[in-house]
Amino acid sequence: MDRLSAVMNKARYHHGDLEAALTEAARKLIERDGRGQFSVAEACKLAGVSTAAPYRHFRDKQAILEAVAAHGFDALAERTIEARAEVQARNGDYTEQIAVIGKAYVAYAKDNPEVFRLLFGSNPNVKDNPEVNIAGKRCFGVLIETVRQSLGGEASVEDVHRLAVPLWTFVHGAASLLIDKDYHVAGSTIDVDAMVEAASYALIKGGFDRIIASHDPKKAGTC
Amino acid sequence: MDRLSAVMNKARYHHGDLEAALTEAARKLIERDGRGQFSVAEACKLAGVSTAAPYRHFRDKQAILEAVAAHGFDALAERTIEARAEVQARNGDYTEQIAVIGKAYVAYAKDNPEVFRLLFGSNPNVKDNPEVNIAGKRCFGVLIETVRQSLGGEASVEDVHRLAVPLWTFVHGAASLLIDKDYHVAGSTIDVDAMVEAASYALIKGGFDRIIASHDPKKAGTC
DNA sequence: TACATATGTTAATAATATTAACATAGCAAG
DNA sequence: CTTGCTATGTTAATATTATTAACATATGTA
Repeated sequence: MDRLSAVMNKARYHHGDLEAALTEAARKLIERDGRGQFSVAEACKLAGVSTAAPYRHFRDKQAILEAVAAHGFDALAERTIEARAEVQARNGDYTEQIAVIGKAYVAYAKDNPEVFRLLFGSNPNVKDNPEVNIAGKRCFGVLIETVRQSLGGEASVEDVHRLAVPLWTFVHGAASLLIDKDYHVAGSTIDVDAMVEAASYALIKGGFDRIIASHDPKKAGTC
Repeated sequence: MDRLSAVMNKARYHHGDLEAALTEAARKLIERDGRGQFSVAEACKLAGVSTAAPYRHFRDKQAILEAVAAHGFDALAERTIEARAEVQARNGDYTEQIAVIGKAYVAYAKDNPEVFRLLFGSNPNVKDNPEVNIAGKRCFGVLIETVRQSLGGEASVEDVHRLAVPLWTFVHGAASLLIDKDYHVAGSTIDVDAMVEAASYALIKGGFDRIIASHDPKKAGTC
């Protein structure tokens, strides 16, 4: 019996690829019930194995969460890369690319709110795992790289960050609040995409970093 | 024996104010270990009572988290109100008030990262509790009110939100990323306070809402 | 003073994470 | 092929935990 049929046939003693199956089961359960409700036992039920089986593949429960997180960061990065590629394909400029990266980031959070929360969640932090940490940085790197290109070859690391960090900050705030209960404040519905796009353009169009440099709060007059 | 000595004397059968003691114990433990590690049993140990005692005051574990969250939202609101009041006391203008609200929000997150995460965390969401939800809205309300005043009496709800929501978005993003592991990207350290201040001024100084209205992404040229 | 109520305790139950001891499947070398 | 090594499962045992039930004791009020 070959590997494929081994994977397909649940009745077999060996699962085939339990590590992947458990990671996917965990992802589904976390997305359904939240990280706080996730139990190894339930993931085992979904994968059709005993509750001891996971420990052949994962150190402990936290390690399963880390696997889901690594997967999540990869998916998030992929979405931003794809979105950017589409804009590039139709010769969109860097500004447009940056805006679409932000919108893809927000879209990922909307589609996977609980995994998104896992990525930026509380102790024990999944980013304590070096692999997850690197995947997370790769995520931000997509934006960094695009900003670097938009500023031309001579831009310093500091200049790149001076623009990229506020962009990321805004987009991350939008994603976080969008999946929260209270973003739709009384009386008006918010078009998050439009807001992210507008913010991207506003930050890029130069107001922002110049303002940081030139603004002196001590000189502010009355309103 | 009066109530005060009853509260002080741990040996007494009745605790005095177990509800408050458990809420505070839970807050401490959550801040130390994160929401995911929090156990009712440990909070009981801290408060010096049996593991069944909490159920005289709280429906279940989730209800304890909700109490901590309500307390957290109150504390967050208080900090922004106090910060604003200080600026008002020295006749600071609305712009300055808005900036300082943002900085207080970020400072709260920095000082209480795990409680902050609890406030905006995953399912089961503490905001499913109406009381917590209201406390959360009151929090955002401080900013709303200040923005409303800054725009003068004739501003519509939509106008107020058009400015307040992006402000909140940026500040919330800054707070969230500040307590994450990766905000300090390689090579440069970020002055979050300066960034929040600059963003507040930039958004207020009018660029923002006008840009939302006038920007047409389809007309964007090459960079 | 005596009860009604609020608030604690101890003991039991069910779920869970994790480990130890045991079982089997797949594969590599003779 | 078959022998046995290693990887991967299973079952059974343990400790922790959330939660409830049954019981105990304060506390305030008629």
